[in-house]
Amino acid sequence: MRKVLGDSNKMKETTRQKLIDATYEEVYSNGYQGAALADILAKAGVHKGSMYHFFANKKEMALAAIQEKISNRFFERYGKIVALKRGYLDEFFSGLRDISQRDFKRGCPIANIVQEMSNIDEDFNTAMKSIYSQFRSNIKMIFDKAVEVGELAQCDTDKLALFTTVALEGAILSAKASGEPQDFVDSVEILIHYIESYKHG
Amino acid sequence: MRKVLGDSNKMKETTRQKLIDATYEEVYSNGYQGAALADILAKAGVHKGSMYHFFANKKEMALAAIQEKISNRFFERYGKIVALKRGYLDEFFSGLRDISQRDFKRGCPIANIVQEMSNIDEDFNTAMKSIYSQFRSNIKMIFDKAVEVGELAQCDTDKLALFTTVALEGAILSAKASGEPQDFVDSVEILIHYIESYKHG
DNA sequence: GATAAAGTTGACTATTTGGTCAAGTGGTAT
DNA sequence: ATACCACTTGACCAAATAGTCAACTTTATC
Repeated sequence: MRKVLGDSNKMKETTRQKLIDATYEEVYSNGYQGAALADILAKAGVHKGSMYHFFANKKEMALAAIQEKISNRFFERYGKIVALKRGYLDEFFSGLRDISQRDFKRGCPIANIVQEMSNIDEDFNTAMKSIYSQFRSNIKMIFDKAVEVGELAQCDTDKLALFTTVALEGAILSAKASGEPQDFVDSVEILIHYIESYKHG
Repeated sequence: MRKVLGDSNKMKETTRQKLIDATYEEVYSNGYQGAALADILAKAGVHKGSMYHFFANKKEMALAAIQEKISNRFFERYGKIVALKRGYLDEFFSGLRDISQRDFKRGCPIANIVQEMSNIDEDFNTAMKSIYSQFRSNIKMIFDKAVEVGELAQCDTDKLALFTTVALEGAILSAKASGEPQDFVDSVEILIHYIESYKHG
Protein backbone atom coordinates (compact mmCIF):
# COMPACT_ATOMS: atom_id res chain seq x y z
CA MET A 1 0.00 0.00 0.00
CA ARG A 2 1.42 3.33 -1.07
CA LYS A 3 1.10 6.33 1.20
CA VAL A 4 -0.16 9.24 -0.83
CA LEU A 5 -1.10 12.60 0.55
CA GLY A 6 -4.82 13.18 0.40
CA ASP A 7 -5.30 9.60 -0.71
CA SER A 8 -8.74 8.12 -0.44
CA ASN A 9 -7.44 5.05 1.42
CA LYS A 10 -9.73 4.50 4.33
CA MET A 11 -8.05 1.36 5.59
CA LYS A 12 -4.46 0.98 6.70
CA GLU A 13 -4.26 4.32 8.31
CA THR A 14 -5.91 2.25 11.02
CA THR A 15 -2.77 0.96 12.69
CA ARG A 16 -1.26 4.39 13.06
CA GLN A 17 -4.57 5.85 14.13
CA LYS A 18 -5.17 3.09 16.65
CA LEU A 19 -1.78 3.92 18.13
CA ILE A 20 -2.53 7.64 18.23
CA ASP A 21 -5.87 7.04 19.91
CA ALA A 22 -4.53 4.57 22.45
CA THR A 23 -1.51 6.74 23.23
CA TYR A 24 -3.66 9.79 23.79
CA GLU A 25 -5.96 7.89 26.13
CA GLU A 26 -3.16 6.32 28.14
CA VAL A 27 -1.21 9.57 28.39
CA TYR A 28 -4.32 11.50 29.33
CA SER A 29 -5.10 8.97 32.06
CA ASN A 30 -1.64 8.26 33.42
CA GLY A 31 0.61 11.04 32.26
CA TYR A 32 3.44 10.57 29.79
CA GLN A 33 5.82 9.02 32.27
CA GLY A 34 3.09 6.84 33.70
CA ALA A 35 1.88 5.59 30.34
CA ALA A 36 3.51 2.22 29.76
CA LEU A 37 4.27 1.32 26.18
CA ALA A 38 2.99 -2.18 26.83
CA ASP A 39 -0.37 -0.79 27.93
CA ILE A 40 -0.63 1.48 24.91
CA LEU A 41 0.13 -1.41 22.59
CA ALA A 42 -2.35 -3.67 24.34
CA LYS A 43 -5.07 -1.02 24.15
CA ALA A 44 -4.32 -0.38 20.48
CA GLY A 45 -4.05 -4.08 19.70
CA VAL A 46 -0.80 -3.42 17.87
CA HIS A 47 2.51 -5.19 18.26
CA LYS A 48 5.64 -3.43 19.36
CA GLY A 49 7.65 -3.78 16.18
CA SER A 50 4.72 -2.47 14.22
CA MET A 51 4.63 0.60 16.37
CA TYR A 52 8.31 1.25 15.79
CA HIS A 53 7.59 1.12 12.10
CA PHE A 54 5.42 4.23 12.44
CA PHE A 55 7.19 6.09 15.23
CA ALA A 56 10.81 6.51 16.21
CA ASN A 57 10.08 6.06 19.89
CA LYS A 58 7.53 6.55 22.64
CA LYS A 59 8.14 10.28 22.83
CA GLU A 60 7.55 10.95 19.14
CA MET A 61 4.37 8.93 19.28
CA ALA A 62 3.12 10.77 22.33
CA LEU A 63 3.92 14.17 20.81
CA ALA A 64 2.11 13.21 17.62
CA ALA A 65 -0.90 11.97 19.59
CA ILE A 66 -1.13 15.11 21.67
CA GLN A 67 -0.75 17.46 18.74
CA GLU A 68 -3.18 15.68 16.44
CA LYS A 69 -5.83 15.02 19.04
CA ILE A 70 -5.79 18.50 20.50
CA SER A 71 -5.74 20.20 17.10
CA ASN A 72 -8.91 18.30 16.24
CA ARG A 73 -10.46 19.27 19.54
CA PHE A 74 -9.72 22.95 18.95
CA PHE A 75 -11.11 22.76 15.45
CA GLU A 76 -14.34 21.18 16.62
CA ARG A 77 -14.81 23.45 19.59
CA TYR A 78 -13.72 26.86 18.35
CA GLY A 79 -13.83 26.54 14.56
CA LYS A 80 -17.60 26.32 14.89
CA ILE A 81 -17.90 29.51 16.93
CA VAL A 82 -15.67 31.66 14.78
CA ALA A 83 -17.63 30.60 11.68
CA LEU A 84 -20.78 32.22 13.08
CA LYS A 85 -22.09 35.58 11.96
CA ARG A 86 -23.27 36.70 15.38
CA GLY A 87 -23.87 35.42 18.91
CA TYR A 88 -20.19 34.68 19.47
CA LEU A 89 -20.33 35.28 23.17
CA ASP A 90 -23.57 33.38 23.69
CA GLU A 91 -22.16 30.37 21.89
CA PHE A 92 -18.90 30.58 23.80
CA PHE A 93 -20.66 30.91 27.15
CA SER A 94 -23.03 28.05 26.49
CA GLY A 95 -20.03 25.89 25.61
CA LEU A 96 -18.49 26.78 28.94
CA ARG A 97 -21.70 26.02 30.78
CA ASP A 98 -22.10 22.62 29.17
CA ILE A 99 -20.20 20.34 31.47
CA SER A 100 -21.54 17.14 29.93
CA GLN A 101 -18.47 16.74 27.71
CA ARG A 102 -15.96 17.52 30.43
CA ASP A 103 -13.89 14.98 32.29
CA PHE A 104 -13.21 16.48 35.71
CA LYS A 105 -11.54 13.33 36.98
CA ARG A 106 -8.77 13.58 34.43
CA GLY A 107 -8.84 17.34 34.02
CA CYS A 108 -7.47 19.32 31.12
CA PRO A 109 -5.31 17.25 28.75
CA ILE A 110 -3.23 20.30 27.90
CA ALA A 111 -2.62 21.39 31.47
CA ASN A 112 -1.78 17.85 32.56
CA ILE A 113 1.05 17.58 30.06
CA VAL A 114 2.28 21.10 30.67
CA GLN A 115 2.53 20.46 34.38
CA GLU A 116 4.17 17.12 33.99
CA MET A 117 6.57 17.70 31.12
CA SER A 118 7.26 21.37 30.34
CA ASN A 119 10.14 21.66 32.77
CA ILE A 120 11.50 18.18 32.12
CA ASP A 121 11.78 17.85 28.37
CA GLU A 122 12.55 20.53 25.82
CA ASP A 123 10.55 18.90 23.02
CA PHE A 124 7.45 18.68 25.18
CA ASN A 125 8.04 22.23 26.32
CA THR A 126 8.11 23.47 22.73
CA ALA A 127 5.06 21.47 21.73
CA MET A 128 2.97 22.56 24.71
CA LYS A 129 4.02 26.17 24.30
CA SER A 130 2.62 26.07 20.80
CA ILE A 131 -0.59 24.31 21.82
CA TYR A 132 -1.20 26.63 24.72
CA SER A 133 -0.67 29.63 22.52
CA GLN A 134 -3.16 28.23 20.01
CA PHE A 135 -5.65 27.82 22.84
CA ARG A 136 -5.24 31.42 23.82
CA SER A 137 -5.49 32.75 20.30
CA ASN A 138 -8.66 30.73 19.72
CA ILE A 139 -10.22 32.51 22.66
CA LYS A 140 -8.88 35.83 21.51
CA MET A 141 -10.39 35.34 18.06
CA ILE A 142 -13.81 34.88 19.61
CA PHE A 143 -13.45 38.08 21.58
CA ASP A 144 -12.18 39.95 18.54
CA LYS A 145 -15.21 38.82 16.58
CA ALA A 146 -17.43 39.83 19.47
CA VAL A 147 -15.90 43.30 19.47
CA GLU A 148 -16.32 43.47 15.70
CA VAL A 149 -20.08 42.93 15.89
CA GLY A 150 -20.51 45.01 19.02
CA GLU A 151 -21.15 42.19 21.48
CA LEU A 152 -18.20 43.53 23.42
CA ALA A 153 -16.94 47.08 23.77
CA GLN A 154 -13.48 47.92 22.48
CA CYS A 155 -11.07 46.41 24.96
CA ASP A 156 -7.76 44.65 25.31
CA THR A 157 -8.89 41.29 23.95
CA ASP A 158 -5.41 39.87 24.41
CA LYS A 159 -5.49 40.39 28.14
CA LEU A 160 -9.08 39.29 28.30
CA ALA A 161 -8.17 36.09 26.47
CA LEU A 162 -5.24 35.54 28.79
CA PHE A 163 -7.40 35.92 31.86
CA THR A 164 -10.10 33.70 30.37
CA THR A 165 -7.69 30.84 29.69
CA VAL A 166 -6.18 31.33 33.11
CA ALA A 167 -9.57 31.16 34.80
CA LEU A 168 -10.65 28.16 32.74
CA GLU A 169 -7.53 26.15 33.40
CA GLY A 170 -7.72 27.05 37.05
CA ALA A 171 -11.37 26.07 37.22
CA ILE A 172 -10.74 22.67 35.70
CA LEU A 173 -7.85 22.08 38.07
CA SER A 174 -9.94 23.15 41.03
CA ALA A 175 -12.69 20.71 40.16
CA LYS A 176 -10.13 17.96 39.77
CA ALA A 177 -8.50 18.79 43.09
CA SER A 178 -11.70 19.04 45.09
CA GLY A 179 -13.63 16.42 43.21
CA GLU A 180 -16.46 18.94 42.90
CA PRO A 181 -17.61 19.82 39.38
CA GLN A 182 -19.58 22.58 41.08
CA ASP A 183 -16.31 24.43 41.66
CA PHE A 184 -15.92 24.62 37.91
CA VAL A 185 -19.50 25.74 37.43
CA ASP A 186 -19.20 28.46 40.07
CA SER A 187 -15.91 29.71 38.68
CA VAL A 188 -17.24 29.82 35.16
CA GLU A 189 -20.22 31.91 36.25
CA ILE A 190 -17.90 34.40 37.89
CA LEU A 191 -15.72 34.45 34.79
CA ILE A 192 -18.70 34.99 32.49
CA HIS A 193 -19.93 37.76 34.73
CA TYR A 194 -16.52 39.35 34.51
CA ILE A 195 -16.40 39.11 30.71
CA GLU A 196 -19.89 40.54 30.50
CA SER A 197 -18.69 43.63 32.31
CA TYR A 198 -16.95 44.43 29.02
CA LYS A 199 -20.22 44.48 27.13
CA HIS A 200 -20.75 48.15 27.93
CA GLY A 201 -17.71 50.24 27.06
CA MET B 1 18.24 7.31 70.56
CA ARG B 2 14.67 7.32 71.75
CA LYS B 3 12.11 9.21 69.78
CA VAL B 4 10.22 11.45 72.16
CA LEU B 5 7.56 13.87 71.13
CA GLY B 6 8.67 17.44 71.53
CA ASP B 7 12.17 16.28 72.30
CA SER B 8 14.92 18.87 72.18
CA ASN B 9 17.11 16.65 70.00
CA LYS B 10 18.36 18.81 67.19
CA MET B 11 20.47 16.12 65.53
CA LYS B 12 19.31 12.81 64.19
CA GLU B 13 16.13 14.07 62.79
CA THR B 14 18.54 14.88 60.01
CA THR B 15 18.29 11.64 58.07
CA ARG B 16 14.54 11.72 57.91
CA GLN B 17 14.59 15.42 57.14
CA LYS B 18 17.20 14.99 54.43
CA LEU B 19 14.92 12.41 52.86
CA ILE B 20 11.88 14.67 53.11
CA ASP B 21 13.77 17.57 51.57
CA ALA B 22 15.27 15.52 48.75
CA THR B 23 11.98 13.78 48.02
CA TYR B 24 10.13 17.06 47.82
CA GLU B 25 12.70 18.52 45.45
CA GLU B 26 12.80 15.49 43.18
CA VAL B 27 9.03 15.13 43.11
CA TYR B 28 8.58 18.84 42.49
CA SER B 29 11.04 18.70 39.60
CA ASN B 30 10.11 15.39 38.01
CA GLY B 31 6.70 14.45 39.29
CA TYR B 32 6.04 11.50 41.56
CA GLN B 33 6.27 8.90 38.82
CA GLY B 34 9.34 10.54 37.37
CA ALA B 35 11.17 10.80 40.67
CA ALA B 36 13.54 7.86 40.87
CA LEU B 37 14.21 6.49 44.32
CA ALA B 38 17.90 6.22 43.45
CA ASP B 39 18.03 9.94 42.64
CA ILE B 40 16.24 10.88 45.84
CA LEU B 41 18.65 8.78 47.89
CA ALA B 42 21.67 10.20 46.10
CA LYS B 43 20.47 13.76 46.63
CA ALA B 44 19.76 13.06 50.29
CA GLY B 45 23.02 11.19 50.75
CA VAL B 46 21.13 8.38 52.46
CA HIS B 47 21.26 4.68 51.76
CA LYS B 48 18.28 2.67 50.67
CA GLY B 49 17.93 0.48 53.71
CA SER B 50 18.08 3.53 55.89
CA MET B 51 15.24 5.09 54.03
CA TYR B 52 13.11 1.99 54.45
CA HIS B 53 13.71 2.30 58.15
CA PHE B 54 11.83 5.59 58.17
CA PHE B 55 9.25 5.02 55.49
CA ALA B 56 7.26 2.00 54.36
CA ASN B 57 7.78 2.77 50.69
CA LYS B 58 8.28 5.50 48.12
CA LYS B 59 4.65 6.56 48.22
CA GLU B 60 4.51 7.08 51.97
CA MET B 61 7.69 9.10 51.83
CA ALA B 62 6.39 11.26 49.01
CA LEU B 63 3.08 11.86 50.76
CA ALA B 64 4.90 12.83 53.95
CA ALA B 65 7.20 15.15 52.05
CA ILE B 66 4.36 16.89 50.25
CA GLN B 67 2.24 17.31 53.35
CA GLU B 68 5.01 18.54 55.62
CA LYS B 69 6.62 20.88 53.11
CA ILE B 70 3.39 22.43 51.96
CA SER B 71 2.03 22.83 55.48
CA ASN B 72 5.16 24.80 56.35
CA ARG B 73 4.78 26.87 53.24
CA PHE B 74 1.17 27.74 54.09
CA PHE B 75 2.14 28.62 57.62
CA GLU B 76 4.91 30.94 56.49
CA ARG B 77 2.91 32.59 53.76
CA TYR B 78 -0.56 32.96 55.24
CA GLY B 79 -0.03 32.61 58.97
CA LYS B 80 1.79 35.92 58.84
CA ILE B 81 -1.06 37.74 57.09
CA VAL B 82 -3.85 36.47 59.29
CA ALA B 83 -1.88 37.50 62.38
CA LEU B 84 -2.04 41.15 61.30
CA LYS B 85 -4.44 43.68 62.76
CA ARG B 86 -5.11 45.50 59.52
CA GLY B 87 -3.89 45.79 55.94
CA TYR B 88 -4.85 42.22 55.13
CA LEU B 89 -5.53 42.93 51.48
CA ASP B 90 -2.43 45.06 50.99
CA GLU B 91 -0.25 42.36 52.44
CA PHE B 92 -1.96 39.67 50.38
CA PHE B 93 -1.66 41.67 47.18
CA SER B 94 1.97 42.51 47.73
CA GLY B 95 2.65 38.82 48.26
CA LEU B 96 1.00 38.10 44.92
CA ARG B 97 2.99 40.82 43.21
CA ASP B 98 6.31 39.59 44.55
CA ILE B 99 7.41 37.09 41.95
CA SER B 100 10.95 36.78 43.30
CA GLN B 101 10.09 33.65 45.29
CA ARG B 102 8.16 31.98 42.53
CA ASP B 103 9.45 29.20 40.34
CA PHE B 104 7.61 29.51 37.04
CA LYS B 105 9.65 26.78 35.42
CA ARG B 106 8.37 24.18 37.82
CA GLY B 107 5.04 25.81 38.54
CA CYS B 108 2.81 25.18 41.53
CA PRO B 109 3.86 22.16 43.59
CA ILE B 110 0.26 21.51 44.59
CA ALA B 111 -1.16 21.73 41.10
CA ASN B 112 1.60 19.54 39.69
CA ILE B 113 0.76 16.67 41.99
CA VAL B 114 -2.98 17.13 41.62
CA GLN B 115 -2.72 16.95 37.86
CA GLU B 116 -0.40 13.98 37.89
CA MET B 117 -1.81 11.85 40.67
CA SER B 118 -5.36 12.73 41.71
CA ASN B 119 -7.00 10.46 39.18
CA ILE B 120 -4.42 7.71 39.45
CA ASP B 121 -4.05 7.00 43.15
CA GLU B 122 -6.66 7.24 45.88
CA ASP B 123 -4.17 8.12 48.63
CA PHE B 124 -2.75 10.98 46.62
CA ASN B 125 -6.25 12.06 45.76
CA THR B 126 -7.22 12.24 49.43
CA ALA B 127 -4.04 14.06 50.41
CA MET B 128 -4.27 16.64 47.65
CA LYS B 129 -7.96 17.21 48.31
CA SER B 130 -7.07 18.14 51.86
CA ILE B 131 -4.16 20.35 50.86
CA TYR B 132 -6.15 22.13 48.20
CA SER B 133 -8.96 22.76 50.63
CA GLN B 134 -6.46 24.19 53.13
CA PHE B 135 -5.19 26.48 50.40
CA ARG B 136 -8.65 27.74 49.72
CA SER B 137 -9.54 28.25 53.35
CA ASN B 138 -6.32 30.17 53.92
CA ILE B 139 -7.40 32.60 51.23
CA LYS B 140 -10.91 32.73 52.59
CA MET B 141 -9.62 33.57 56.06
CA ILE B 142 -7.81 36.57 54.65
CA PHE B 143 -10.95 37.80 52.94
CA ASP B 144 -13.02 37.20 56.07
CA LYS B 145 -10.57 39.27 58.09
CA ALA B 146 -10.68 41.94 55.42
CA VAL B 147 -14.45 42.06 55.62
CA GLU B 148 -14.24 42.19 59.42
CA VAL B 149 -12.13 45.36 59.40
CA GLY B 150 -13.98 46.92 56.47
CA GLU B 151 -11.30 46.48 53.81
CA LEU B 152 -13.88 44.57 51.83
CA ALA B 153 -17.64 45.00 51.72
CA GLN B 154 -19.83 42.14 52.89
CA CYS B 155 -19.66 39.53 50.17
CA ASP B 156 -19.51 35.81 49.49
CA THR B 157 -15.93 35.27 50.63
CA ASP B 158 -16.19 31.58 49.86
CA LYS B 159 -16.85 32.19 46.18
CA LEU B 160 -14.29 34.96 46.13
CA ALA B 161 -11.70 32.61 47.63
CA LEU B 162 -12.61 29.94 45.11
CA PHE B 163 -12.18 32.31 42.21
CA THR B 164 -8.94 33.65 43.65
CA THR B 165 -7.37 30.19 43.95
CA VAL B 166 -8.67 29.34 40.49
CA ALA B 167 -7.11 32.46 38.98
CA LEU B 168 -3.85 31.98 40.84
CA GLU B 169 -3.43 28.35 39.84
CA GLY B 170 -4.35 29.21 36.30
CA ALA B 171 -1.89 32.10 36.23
CA ILE B 172 0.99 29.95 37.43
CA LEU B 173 0.14 27.30 34.87
CA SER B 174 -0.09 29.88 32.14
CA ALA B 175 3.35 31.25 32.94
CA LYS B 176 4.74 27.72 32.96
CA ALA B 177 3.10 26.89 29.64
CA SER B 178 4.15 30.05 27.84
CA GLY B 179 7.47 30.50 29.61
CA GLU B 180 6.43 34.09 30.27
CA PRO B 181 6.32 35.21 33.91
CA GLN B 182 4.62 38.31 32.55
CA ASP B 183 1.50 36.22 31.96
CA PHE B 184 1.36 35.62 35.68
CA VAL B 185 1.92 39.28 36.45
CA ASP B 186 -0.79 40.39 34.04
CA SER B 187 -3.27 37.85 35.34
CA VAL B 188 -2.60 38.80 38.93
CA GLU B 189 -3.24 42.46 38.18
CA ILE B 190 -6.59 41.59 36.64
CA LEU B 191 -7.41 39.40 39.61
CA ILE B 192 -6.46 42.12 42.10
CA HIS B 193 -8.54 44.60 40.18
CA TYR B 194 -11.45 42.19 40.35
CA ILE B 195 -11.08 41.65 44.09
CA GLU B 196 -10.83 45.39 44.62
CA SER B 197 -14.23 45.81 43.01
CA TYR B 198 -15.54 44.31 46.26
CA LYS B 199 -14.07 47.12 48.33
CA HIS B 200 -17.15 49.24 47.85
CA GLY B 201 -20.28 47.41 48.80
C1' DG C 1 30.13 -2.62 80.69
C1' DA C 2 26.11 -5.25 79.30
C1' DT C 3 21.89 -5.00 76.83
C1' DA C 4 18.72 -3.48 73.76
C1' DA C 5 17.06 -0.56 70.55
C1' DA C 6 17.67 2.78 66.74
C1' DG C 7 19.75 3.51 62.74
C1' DT C 8 22.94 2.18 58.79
C1' DT C 9 24.99 -0.44 55.05
C1' DG C 10 25.03 -2.29 50.40
C1' DA C 11 24.42 -6.42 47.98
C1' DC C 12 20.56 -8.84 46.17
C1' DT C 13 15.99 -9.78 43.73
C1' DA C 14 11.97 -9.69 40.77
C1' DT C 15 9.73 -6.98 37.68
C1' DT C 16 9.02 -3.57 34.36
C1' DT C 17 10.87 -0.30 31.40
C1' DG C 18 11.70 1.36 26.38
C1' DG C 19 13.93 -0.30 22.50
C1' DT C 20 16.04 -3.79 18.81
C1' DC C 21 15.93 -6.98 15.26
C1' DA C 22 15.75 -10.85 11.98
C1' DA C 23 12.38 -13.25 9.92
C1' DG C 24 8.08 -13.22 8.07
C1' DT C 25 3.44 -11.78 5.32
C1' DG C 26 0.79 -9.97 1.70
C1' DG C 27 -0.32 -6.78 -1.70
C1' DT C 28 1.25 -4.25 -6.11
C1' DA C 29 3.59 -3.13 -10.02
C1' DT C 30 6.43 -4.69 -13.84
C1' DA D 1 6.14 -14.98 -11.68
C1' DT D 2 9.08 -12.31 -9.50
C1' DA D 3 10.80 -8.63 -7.29
C1' DC D 4 9.81 -5.04 -4.33
C1' DC D 5 7.64 -2.75 -0.87
C1' DA D 6 5.01 -1.44 3.42
C1' DC D 7 3.84 -3.61 7.15
C1' DT D 8 3.73 -7.26 10.97
C1' DT D 9 5.37 -10.54 14.37
C1' DG D 10 7.25 -11.69 18.83
C1' DA D 11 11.43 -13.12 20.89
C1' DC D 12 15.15 -10.84 22.86
C1' DC D 13 18.01 -7.24 25.50
C1' DA D 14 20.11 -3.91 28.67
C1' DA D 15 18.92 -0.70 31.89
C1' DA D 16 16.23 0.97 35.45
C1' DT D 17 12.67 0.21 38.70
C1' DA D 18 10.99 -0.29 43.77
C1' DG D 19 11.64 -3.18 47.39
C1' DT D 20 14.15 -6.90 50.74
C1' DC D 21 17.30 -8.36 54.02
C1' DA D 22 20.90 -9.99 57.16
C1' DA D 23 24.73 -8.12 59.11
C1' DC D 24 26.67 -4.20 61.08
C1' DT D 25 27.52 0.29 64.03
C1' DT D 26 26.05 3.68 67.05
C1' DT D 27 23.59 5.45 70.89
C1' DA D 28 20.87 5.43 75.12
C1' DT D 29 19.78 3.27 79.55
C1' DC D 30 20.51 0.63 83.45
